[in-house]
Amino acid sequence: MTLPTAVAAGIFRFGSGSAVAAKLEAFTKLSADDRAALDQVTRNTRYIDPRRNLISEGDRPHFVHLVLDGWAARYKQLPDGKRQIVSLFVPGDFCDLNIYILKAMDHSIGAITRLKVAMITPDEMDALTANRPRITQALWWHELVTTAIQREWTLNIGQRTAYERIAHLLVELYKRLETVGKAKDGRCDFPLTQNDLADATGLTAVHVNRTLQELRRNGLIELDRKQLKILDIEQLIDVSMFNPNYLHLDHEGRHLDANA
Amino acid sequence: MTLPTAVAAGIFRFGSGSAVAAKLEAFTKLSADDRAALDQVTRNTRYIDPRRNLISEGDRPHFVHLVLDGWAARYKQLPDGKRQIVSLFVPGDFCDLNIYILKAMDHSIGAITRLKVAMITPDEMDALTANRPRITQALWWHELVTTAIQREWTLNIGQRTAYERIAHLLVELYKRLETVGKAKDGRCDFPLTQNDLADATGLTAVHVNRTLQELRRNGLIELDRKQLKILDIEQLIDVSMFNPNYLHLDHEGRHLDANA
DNA sequence: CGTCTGGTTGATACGACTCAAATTTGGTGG
DNA sequence: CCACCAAATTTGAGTCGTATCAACCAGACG
Repeated sequence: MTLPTAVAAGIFRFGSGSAVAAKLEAFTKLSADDRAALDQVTRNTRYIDPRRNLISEGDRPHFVHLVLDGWAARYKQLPDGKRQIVSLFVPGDFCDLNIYILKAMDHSIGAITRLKVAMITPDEMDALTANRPRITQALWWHELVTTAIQREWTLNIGQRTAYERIAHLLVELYKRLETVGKAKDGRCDFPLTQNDLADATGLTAVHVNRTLQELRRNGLIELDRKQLKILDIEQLIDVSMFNPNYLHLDHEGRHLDANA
Repeated sequence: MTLPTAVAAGIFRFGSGSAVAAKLEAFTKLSADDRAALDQVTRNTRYIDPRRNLISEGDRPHFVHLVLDGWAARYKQLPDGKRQIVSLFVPGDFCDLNIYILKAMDHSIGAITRLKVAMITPDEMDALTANRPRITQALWWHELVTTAIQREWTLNIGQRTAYERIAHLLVELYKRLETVGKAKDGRCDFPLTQNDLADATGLTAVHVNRTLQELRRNGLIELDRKQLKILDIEQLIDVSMFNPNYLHLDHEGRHLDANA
């Protein structure tokens, strides 16, 4: 069994299922009924071992996947062997709403840690959204945020230096984990290897290593045994030119209060 | 008047409005009624001069925009002045379906050429999709393809060399223009400056210049006066490791033939 | 205890950047 | 139609950030 102990015994243990609701509630309040419908849809679950694919390039997608626990990476590979992680999934993230419209996956999704995902059929998605405008809107918001993150990654890799780039990624992940209750007081599980980090930032593992050392030396972070501690978030935000606007956590739509 | 003559008098002149239908029909057949509904929605148009913003970061989005004619760029800017073009829009492209869900734009959209866009209100979008499952699906497909392109750009900038990167962009744009009838026989309008190209690929203008020269020297392209001619598409695809799968032009969904 | 994966270090190479200036192109106005 | 100007392209020389290659080390697992 190759389950990474550090993460399995990580400092954050929450009930699964709550992450999705927490994430969507960053956009809009949900009613008890909405939450029940969400729970309903996370019945059919599956576990994936670390470093195994949840779905592979070329596969025909049949389900929408929802990450209930663990981390996953969306990646693309080039014929010459180069690999780019184009997005990361943490608990509460859907992997491509409506993906089943497409004939074949243009990328793969692999597990970073041991992964618990819900498999949702198109029919279930329909049932989830039918007559639930709040959920529908929240899922749209989720989709828009996901692509906004993708754009920010393009900017990150295209324009920032290695140091800024890694700093930016750390801040983003910390913020995202925070909104689903998986990070607090500057600390979170951080299961990515330096190799993963390299593939996600378009750098080499060697350079990631040196850059992390620089971040440590400058007193910005501690990172050891898959545990990240952010020591100076202000400065990390500053040097990485992190602008949270693309996460759209401004709680717009909260006027749609379910209990009003 | 700063309208670039080369492009205004470009070799491709088609009726506007047809580009959208052409694009969506890459996914599914549309009925006469579907087309009429699309036309209906492109009534409210606006022209934007080159180098002016259609919408700016921080603005609250009120409309979905649809490019009827000309090219536009979605870009993000860093406090230190660096700029990244994160996507390009050509005729037939929607700029963010459902964007009005969000409170503020996290990026800007600027005109490359003189631009003709349709401004579509949320109500009109609803009217367009209500009881039109084919259109609804086609719009979803459009959205999925747009984010697939965004992922490919992340890969492009993260893993490919300058030479491969520019080659890849040229092929992508050529293919996209081709599906909306704006490119043929290896030729198309190509209004991007080397500076734009630099901002889109994460390179400097000087290096783009030298790389373009290399592509010309190797007999792959001609590029002059905003006119691109691809001399050897095979080799261009090969060196850039271009895999068309992410454009999802495999015509899946054509079984939903409107005239069946 | 040996193996393996992930992390660390050092030396060297190169792709892309920077800065600066020249040249060409397209548009403007006399 | 020509002179002028700004924008875009091109060229050259020198530098730097990141890659490459090759060991070596540490902790976790079996």
